[in-house]
Amino acid sequence: MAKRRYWLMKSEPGTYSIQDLEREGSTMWEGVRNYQARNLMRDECQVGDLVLFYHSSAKPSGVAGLARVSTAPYPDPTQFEVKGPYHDPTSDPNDPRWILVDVEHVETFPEVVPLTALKAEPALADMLVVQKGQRLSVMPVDKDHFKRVCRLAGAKTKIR
DNA sequence: GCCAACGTTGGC
DNA sequence: GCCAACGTTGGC
Repeated sequence: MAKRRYWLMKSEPGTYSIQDLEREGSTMWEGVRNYQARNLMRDECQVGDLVLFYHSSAKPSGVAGLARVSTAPYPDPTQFEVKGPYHDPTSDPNDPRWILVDVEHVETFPEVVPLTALKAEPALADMLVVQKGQRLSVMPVDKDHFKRVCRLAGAKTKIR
């Protein structure tokens, strides 16, 4: 089986937006508290993998730009920040439960590609993010779907 | 704000 | 192991 190379990661722009990532250059993808999403970051993400940066609960919700996985997986430090929003008192420091990767900014799209546009595209009918009830905050994306979204966005980045 | 979908928890 | 209750996500 070929390694996965393409991802979609969701963030509420009020919490962390593509503009925040552009300003900072890179960030820890912190606060993921879902086992399936964690397993993908822990077991599947590789340095260099490309990421669709998705704005959720936004106006409009949609793909706002591109990022790239920039580190190997490591424990999410926010799980041990007692006063932080992502504290997990049941996580053992000697065997941390929550794992993350860093992502770096690649490109901010001129305009968000709204979810409605993804749903309107027949070639994207099988894409996970357009499926009903799909709540994973980190999800794999087929290369063909990734390229299609980049084309819809008028992306500068070329996908080989 | 509503609510459908889905994950987690905990009683049994 | 079942499943009801509850919490969260996220589109609308």
